[in-house]
Amino acid sequence: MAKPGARTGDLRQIEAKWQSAWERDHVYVARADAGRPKWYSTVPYPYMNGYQHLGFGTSFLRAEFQSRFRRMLGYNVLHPQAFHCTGLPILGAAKRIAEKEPKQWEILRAMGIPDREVPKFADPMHWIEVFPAATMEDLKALGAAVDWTRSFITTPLNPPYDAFVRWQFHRLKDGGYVRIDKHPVIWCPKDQAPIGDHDRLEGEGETPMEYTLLKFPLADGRFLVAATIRPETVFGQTNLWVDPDAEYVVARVGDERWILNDLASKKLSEQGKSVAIESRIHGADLLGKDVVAPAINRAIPILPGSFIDQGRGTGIVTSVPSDAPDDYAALRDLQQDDRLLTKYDLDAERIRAIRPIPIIRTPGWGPLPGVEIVDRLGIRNQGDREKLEQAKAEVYKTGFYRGVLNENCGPYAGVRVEVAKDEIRKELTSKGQADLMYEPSGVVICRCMTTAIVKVVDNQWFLSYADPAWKARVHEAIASMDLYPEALRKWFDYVTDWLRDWPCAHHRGLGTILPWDANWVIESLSDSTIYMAYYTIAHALQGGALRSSVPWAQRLDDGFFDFVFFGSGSAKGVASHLGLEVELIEGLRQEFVYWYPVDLRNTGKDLVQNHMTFCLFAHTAIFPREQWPRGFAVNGWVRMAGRKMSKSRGNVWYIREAVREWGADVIRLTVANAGDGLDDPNVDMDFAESAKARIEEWLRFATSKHATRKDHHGIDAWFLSILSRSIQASRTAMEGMNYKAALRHGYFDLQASWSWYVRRSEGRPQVDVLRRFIDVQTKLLAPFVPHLGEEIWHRLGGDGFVVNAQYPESIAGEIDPRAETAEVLLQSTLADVREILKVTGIAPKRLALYTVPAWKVHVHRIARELAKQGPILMNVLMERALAEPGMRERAKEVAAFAKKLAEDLQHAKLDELDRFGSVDEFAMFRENLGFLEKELRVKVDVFRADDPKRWDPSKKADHAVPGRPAIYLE
RNA sequence: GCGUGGGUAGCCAAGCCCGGUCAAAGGCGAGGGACUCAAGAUCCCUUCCCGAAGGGGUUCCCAGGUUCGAAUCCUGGCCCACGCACCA
Repeated sequence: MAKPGARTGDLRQIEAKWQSAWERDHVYVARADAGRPKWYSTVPYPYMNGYQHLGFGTSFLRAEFQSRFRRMLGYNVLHPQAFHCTGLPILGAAKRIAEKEPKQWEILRAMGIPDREVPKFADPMHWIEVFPAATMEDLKALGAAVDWTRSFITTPLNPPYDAFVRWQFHRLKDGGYVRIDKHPVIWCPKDQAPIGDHDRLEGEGETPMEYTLLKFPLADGRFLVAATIRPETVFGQTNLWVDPDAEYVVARVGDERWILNDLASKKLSEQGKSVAIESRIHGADLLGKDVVAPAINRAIPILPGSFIDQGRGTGIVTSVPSDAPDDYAALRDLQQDDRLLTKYDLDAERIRAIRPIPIIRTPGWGPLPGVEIVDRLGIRNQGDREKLEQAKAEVYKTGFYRGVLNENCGPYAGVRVEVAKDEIRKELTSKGQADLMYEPSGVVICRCMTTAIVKVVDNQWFLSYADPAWKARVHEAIASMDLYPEALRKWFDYVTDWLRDWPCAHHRGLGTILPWDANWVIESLSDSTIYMAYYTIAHALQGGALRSSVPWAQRLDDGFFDFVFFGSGSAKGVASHLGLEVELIEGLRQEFVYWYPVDLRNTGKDLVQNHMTFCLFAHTAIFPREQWPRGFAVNGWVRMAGRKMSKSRGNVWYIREAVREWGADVIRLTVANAGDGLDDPNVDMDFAESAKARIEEWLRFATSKHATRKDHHGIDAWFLSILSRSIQASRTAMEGMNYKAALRHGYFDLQASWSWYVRRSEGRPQVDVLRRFIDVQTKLLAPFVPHLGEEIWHRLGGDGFVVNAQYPESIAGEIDPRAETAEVLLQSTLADVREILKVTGIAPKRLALYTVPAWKVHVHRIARELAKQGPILMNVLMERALAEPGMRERAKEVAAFAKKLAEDLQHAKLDELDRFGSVDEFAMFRENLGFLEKELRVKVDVFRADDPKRWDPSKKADHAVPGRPAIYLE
């Protein structure tokens, strides 16, 4: 059994060694330097409710690779990293630990927190102490090229950052980007608080949904109120449903008296209505009476329905049996139930006469989908809940997107359901026949076990992302950015249009107090949009600590930030206010001006539609155009061995585990190879295994002695040509953040070419070529495996650090198409011989190659010339070919060959045409006889096909054409 | 449903924008070989089907179309992943 520790042990020591060397020499600490071009990469700070896993690791590394690449291109590179503690999840999780909830306990244990430590996490502060430090450790162990002097945590625990967020919100408010309005939220009536996804026992992702309240006046002027999500079906109403066994209330709502259930009255009172209950009434007492249905303004009867969910809506339901399966089933039940009709003293004849009214045409459905689906699914009665739910979902979905109202829908005839729905609601509301009510889109249960309702809060602060003028500026920003991959552009444009106003403050959670309204805490996606600017000065404000204790930084005000970021106000004023030297303040201003804007911000695709787009909104609101972000990049969700990484699957892999198991360089290489673009990158353990072996082998290879030669062979030119091309391809891929492609060009393919080169050199590479190869390969790999690179670099006596070395450049003069063409010819000939051997199964004694005869070379050359000028005309080609001496004698052969050429070369590209004829095939094969004999283990002869003295027992020589010698095997 | 990205050999994946050099790179896996006392590592060969001469056949989700020529362009369809919000 191989002991993974044994060999990775070496790598681990190497990694630790160089990590401390980099730290000792402050290699990644970046300060403004007006004499050098800058590059500024960032990754959104991760949320500190646990150790970071490889998902964050991947997003981080994809930015870090770029930072390292830019560093090697000569840029002064800033790559900072902070830690996000704002918001609800830490509080929620801490509370759950305090309550000893097993699930939360298990999550911490799964991260490797020992049992005795877990209780400490009942205090939210403990999270904020443990995880930022741990994440920093993890990233350092991963070899992160980060300037840690600029790190910090968010929230008021870090006063200068808190001051920065207040400044940001003042600027947004001054710019008119903040407004206050009503807002429906999912709400726990017991806690008297909104319930975010993280605080729900059930119902993650459910949101407030608008119901239309339809008002049905009784003869006495009171209204029965029914809730529906299908106001467009009012034209098909036949009756009203009330549960005879339920209790309802009569409530004064505004100036009216409404009848609905008690729960609904409570909900409405949370939704901005004044509701006063006056009396109670049994459902049964309402039966048999008539009400006037809204929209159709017709009298319809109140009938008993037992299917009504009293927890949803008002407990009263309007009946549209044509399109609602529930209604049809209930109607059918009633029509067939004499006992019930008698019990409630209902007009049996009238009720039995009720027929569903067709109102919507939906492709694939008959005129009465409600009836149709009840029949199709074999629904027996209104108690058949499971099937009825299925039926509703099916009918509603197709009806909504495809349905069109038909001619008995008055002014809405011919209008699509999707559109009519809103128009009808608006019309009925304006006529006083309808109102609005919110319900959660699905059942939501609070952690306190209470079922949630929707509350309309009436003083919610919003960032007005819906503002068209603001959107337009964001579109401008998007248009001017570099996006990796390019497909992001469409996505960002779409999200920008789709965003509505964003509630930017809430009542709970960690965060900055809204500066003008102390009842609110700024919400965590809203405060984290321009903090990349904070990084540029963070080294001074933080004083090297995540929570600043720099005295003057505790007292920052808007004037300070106005000066540093806008250059407005006076440095002197700001300095004296803070008790500082003017130079310090001016220096900070210079840092900001130098580093901003961000050149690259990379993240997982989950942040596209919030953080990343918010970041653009905030920048366009606060900063001038020159300081808008220059580049965004996005990667997919990390998969482990082809499966999505998730806590429930138990295949979450933390950075610390990964590094412990494989070492940093292997993980880095595996992540780089996991895949580019928006597809989900796949972290492949098999690859990691072979990557480990490969880099160990590379270390060994690069640092050991080799048998070499001093003299130059033809193959040297070939390898140098390939080397230059690899460098070029690798650079291009790096620039486009296509790391998998970069590895392919700059590592795998290059290694394969080296193998071939060594084989062609009889195991003795040319000494300078070898040295060059090791140097280039080490540098091409350095962004991915910097520790290994550093080790090699130093063992070979390199100056400084390889991570600061110049990235290799291709040398145009070394690109040698002729050498490459010759090599292709040799390889393809070898492949041809092998194929013949494979197919025939013969064990050859002797191999003969016949290179193309002179006359074919001539004809080919003429054909190429003609092909460059346009379509090849056979008569012109023949005329010119036969003009050459000695051609007339073989006119027939020439004609056959010429005809074939005319076809073959017709569509060839220019550089392809030029490549032909650049190689003296005979000389090339002669030169490489030894190689061929060794490879094929057979005696090889090379003849010119037109050599009269050739050995050619089966007349193969005629088959030779340019780029393809004839082959004879005996 | 809308939006976005996809569907390529056993698996992962490149190619598609810019049609021909594509039976289609690379990696992994599998098989064979070299080296070795052996294991590992490394290197070489093979890996859609047929073939006793370098060839032929059938392929790039499906069905049509454009073209001398389609994995690539167009039309229609099927399928998959992610997102659809107040929150990280």
